[in-house]
Amino acid sequence: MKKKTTDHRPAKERILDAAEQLFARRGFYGVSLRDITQAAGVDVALVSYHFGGKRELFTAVFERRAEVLNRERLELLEEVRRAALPAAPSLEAIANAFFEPLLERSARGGPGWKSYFALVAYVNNSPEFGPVMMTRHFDPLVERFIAVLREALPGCPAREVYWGYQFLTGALTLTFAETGRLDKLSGGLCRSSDLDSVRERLAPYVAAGFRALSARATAAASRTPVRAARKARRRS
Amino acid sequence: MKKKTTDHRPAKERILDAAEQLFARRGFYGVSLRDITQAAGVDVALVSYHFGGKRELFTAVFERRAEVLNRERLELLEEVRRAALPAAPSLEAIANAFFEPLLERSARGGPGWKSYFALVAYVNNSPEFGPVMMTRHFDPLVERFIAVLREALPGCPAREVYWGYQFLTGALTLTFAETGRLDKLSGGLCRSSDLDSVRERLAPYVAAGFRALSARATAAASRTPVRAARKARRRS
DNA sequence: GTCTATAGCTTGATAGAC
DNA sequence: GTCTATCAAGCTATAGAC
Repeated sequence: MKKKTTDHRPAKERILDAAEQLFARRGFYGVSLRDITQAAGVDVALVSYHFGGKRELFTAVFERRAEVLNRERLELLEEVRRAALPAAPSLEAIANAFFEPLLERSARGGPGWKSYFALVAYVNNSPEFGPVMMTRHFDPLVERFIAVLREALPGCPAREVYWGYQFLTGALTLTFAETGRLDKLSGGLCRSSDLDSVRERLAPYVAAGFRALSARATAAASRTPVRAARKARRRS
Repeated sequence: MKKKTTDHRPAKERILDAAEQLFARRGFYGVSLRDITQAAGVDVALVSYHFGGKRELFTAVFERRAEVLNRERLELLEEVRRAALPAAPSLEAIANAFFEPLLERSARGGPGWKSYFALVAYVNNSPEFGPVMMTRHFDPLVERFIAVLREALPGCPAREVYWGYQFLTGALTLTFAETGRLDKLSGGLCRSSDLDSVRERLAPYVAAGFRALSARATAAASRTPVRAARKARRRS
């Protein structure tokens, strides 16, 4: 059954859009190809024709927006870096470059982008898909951000920066999932969908977190003689 | 087909254990009742008999450990509160009470607990299950923690505390999901499963984040005349 | 490129013997 | 409480007409 409003965009894109929305809501296994093609108003067989199979469709959805997003984030990061020269940029500015493009797309990019971010939250938290797909599509970008974060945190051990990034990405993906739980919890005082609130708060939050990790590591090191510290570092 | 090692625990518990592990790995839809009962070494029909259906089994798995966990966390919170009287406890101590019982169970509670935390990460990030199940089973606890956090952050608007909690729970659930992505990203420098590292770092990180949010709100308020501030608060 | 038709499985659920 | 047997419905994938 076709959709009432005749959509003249190519079937391939209509499938991608419908799949994006449904995968974001119910995960890879919670959606059938029939659900997807029915929502897209196309025939089931077209998935095989255009993508090969369900799995390939899933990765195609994931890849589609990852490229453009990463390019934007990388450009913004380098811009922030250049603007701060010869000093390193502030942690706030770096964090901001990491998620401002996401906020922008989520707020004004249309509903497809909202679904996409919920999908990333799903993938990032999935033991099955997370390590493979996040690594493949986002690690080069993340490595670059971590390198710049380390410039902004002189003397801070790499390990601390990685842990700080882990906490950051958890906060980020849950926030972009916009599950609406915060709305219920706060009795309407906060809204998951209120991205301006996120924009104002996430950078200060994680920047302060990074500073605390850095300070903690420095304090721990000065409390311990050099040789013991090396050993402790290997242990933990 | 039964498991080789004859397990004499009741079938009901064996089903719960197997379901917990599989749901955590692949989500609600990624697992069939046949997968579960085969792993448990029992017959498929026993799921209907003991639980009613797949959905009811899912919520039974989620509920089983939530109760004991929340009791522990609440007791620890009140202990921390009493120890600090007449002052409010530190943000670090409050944050610690929030996740120390989780760390303890994850490290020494056996593999069932590890699966359980991955399952919570899945549910927390799911638009379908998150708002319903997290709200039902964890909100009373979270409300209590937020009340104590507010005592420790005098003058900080409630909204800031809710946002801080949102970032905290995102960082927490991703960390406990132990997807192994951090391991790959850091080239082995950090391990997702290294819970001692989490214990040392998460409290300072989120405590600093809360302080930054509080400071930001105070600064914003002092920059704005009272009437405009009220309006701005309503807007954002 | 798109559609019909269908093959070949797996799914959740249950009726009824023991 | 546990198991066998079975059901109707749903699934992915594909061969072949247009």
